[in-house]
Amino acid sequence: MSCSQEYTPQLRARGYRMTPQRHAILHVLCHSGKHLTPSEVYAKAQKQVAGLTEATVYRTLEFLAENGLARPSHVGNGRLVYEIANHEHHHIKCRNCGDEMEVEHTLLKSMYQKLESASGYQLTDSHVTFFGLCPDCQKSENV
Amino acid sequence: MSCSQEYTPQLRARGYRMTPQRHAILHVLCHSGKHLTPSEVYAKAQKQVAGLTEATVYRTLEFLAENGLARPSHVGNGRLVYEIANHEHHHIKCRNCGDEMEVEHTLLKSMYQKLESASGYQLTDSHVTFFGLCPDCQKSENV
DNA sequence: TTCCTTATTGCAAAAAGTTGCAATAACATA
DNA sequence: TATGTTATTGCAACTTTTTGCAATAAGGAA
Repeated sequence: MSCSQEYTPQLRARGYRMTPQRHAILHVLCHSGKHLTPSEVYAKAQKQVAGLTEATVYRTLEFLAENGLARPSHVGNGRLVYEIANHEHHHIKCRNCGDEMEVEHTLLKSMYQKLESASGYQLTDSHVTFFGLCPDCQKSENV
Repeated sequence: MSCSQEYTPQLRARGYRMTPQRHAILHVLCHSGKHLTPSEVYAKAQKQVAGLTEATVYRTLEFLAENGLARPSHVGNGRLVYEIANHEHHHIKCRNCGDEMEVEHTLLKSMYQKLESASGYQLTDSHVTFFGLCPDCQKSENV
């Protein structure tokens, strides 16, 4: 039923376990389709799992991120938000109004290659948040 | 004497003030030449300014970042670190061993242009931290 | 189904970061 | 140099995030 079910074998294969808590948290991420803060996740997931604690939410989100099931990204000043990791993309966020849009990975692909060959690093995590001014805010700045 | 002196006119021009606290914090950033956490900055700056509080350090770092004098970047899991903003660059960090290297902005330049024209956004902040595996850790993974 | 190993959780305390507000002190102006 | 405006600070309370540890429960093996 729930989209989170499909993740069970992925976790098991790596020696991890599927728990009601992880289940609920994955479910929340799946069905929101956008960035959520840890406390937003907590608020929603708590309804499904009695006794869920915030500490568990924090640990679970970090755990999911490490295992590639969730994508963390940095919004504003150092606060982490999470979303489900279903397709590869990035974000660009307006410093002024906070508006946010997705950026396709294809736009960054050749830069990634340049970066890898210049640094010798192999890029793993692929989510980046860029900051700038959205078209609307550019207009109002030019007054 | 101190490198932080030169920033005074920049602040004044925008209606801000140079204070002993800002002075000390800029000094610390200038002379460390690397990323520092807020508490590291606090520990060092406190020696120069009696009574400095951590709240002030947090506010000052954010203030300096907003005004382009300091560069915030995200390391590991959502913790913000700061460095002095003297030359435009990015970082690439190893997920495994934590090693970090600078990436020149020229490598990203054409991607930035593509991104701007595709999104309509005007990119302001330019610091990005990429994550990957450093050459050494790649070797040990391939065992 | 039962047992065992150990990954995972909840709890509680600690650490990290934020915020409102009154007091202070930069610094522009006279 | 003295004065007034207001940006900035310190304080203290608060929110957010992390951590150690003992109890719990997932799920492989018997």
